[in-house]
Amino acid sequence: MLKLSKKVDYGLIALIHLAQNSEQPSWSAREIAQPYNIPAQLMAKILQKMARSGIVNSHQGIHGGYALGRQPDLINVVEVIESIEGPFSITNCISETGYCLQFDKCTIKSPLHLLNDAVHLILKQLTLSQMIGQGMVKLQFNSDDNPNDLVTFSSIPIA
Amino acid sequence: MLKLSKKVDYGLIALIHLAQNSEQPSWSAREIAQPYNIPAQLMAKILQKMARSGIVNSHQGIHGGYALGRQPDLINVVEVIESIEGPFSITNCISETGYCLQFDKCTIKSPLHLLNDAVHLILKQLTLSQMIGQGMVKLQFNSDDNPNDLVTFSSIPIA
DNA sequence: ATAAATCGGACTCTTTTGGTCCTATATTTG
DNA sequence: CAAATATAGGACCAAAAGAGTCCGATTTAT
Repeated sequence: MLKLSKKVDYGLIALIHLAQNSEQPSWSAREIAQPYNIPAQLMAKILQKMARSGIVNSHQGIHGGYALGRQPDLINVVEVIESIEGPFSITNCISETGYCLQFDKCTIKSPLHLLNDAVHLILKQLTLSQMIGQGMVKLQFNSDDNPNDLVTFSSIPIA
Repeated sequence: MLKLSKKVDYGLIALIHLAQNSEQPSWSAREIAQPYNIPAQLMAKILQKMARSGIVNSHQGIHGGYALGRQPDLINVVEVIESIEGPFSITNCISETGYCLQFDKCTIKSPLHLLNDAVHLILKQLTLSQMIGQGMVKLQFNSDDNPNDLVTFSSIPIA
């Protein structure tokens, strides 16, 4: 139910690890996985997928490994999700062409489309540099409670 | 991967149906399910769950059925999700007490917490009355592309 | 050559989801 | 009262998705 998969969690952890430990220019899948108790082979597969989409660079051979493919402010969460799990969509009933596959009479397509775009935008705004605390997260909404105020989320850890 | 379940889709369709057909004061699960080709028994289960949380009213007996339990502007998507699927959380690794169940060293808890709250707020803002087009959806964000503009989503159907 | 790494497909196990079945209970109507 | 038709809800099953493993191939530094 509307959950990020463990694979995406692992991918984000790997990216944060690479960003925060760039003094070592290359990390093997095993080295990244170990401190977090993530299965090394699974981590390898995830890194391979992120390598295919350029989020990380890989090199093979005995001293091979992975490094960030771009600067942290140019890597966002949508890309990470899509590189690991394929196209982003929050709903079952919206195909890539926007057509509803399931229902003849689909009453929810339009509102769910809206929802989809909103979540997509949030995830696109959240970058790796924000996740490592080197940028403010700027997400502003109207809230129900105070419709005239904008609610601002910050990247400061929440208690 | 970050998808709404079919059950929630079905629940939303049912609620929209009830909201848009209130001239008939009570609809059976079967009557609601049929025009959308949704299994009637499954629809019944979903309506029962929404009844337990007061989103719909139910009454038994030969002319029993369901009706909205509140006005459409007082029913939001978070409630619907939680009544059908339990507590809302976008991540695996955040327990209800905020403690990370999975990792000793969890580097993603704080940013994911943020993400969770942002998605939660969007879903809480989206009400049934907005989904049936009787209210404007007011969701405003900073976009990456135009950081100084607010992006506003509307409930007008998207092509 | 060997060791250690990525690459990537195939496969398995587990969990979740979607859906069915069946029994009990409530309520209207004849 | 009895029959018909609804909700209530637990148990159960099948299919799909998710998590993780295995293995053979290739690359590259020593």
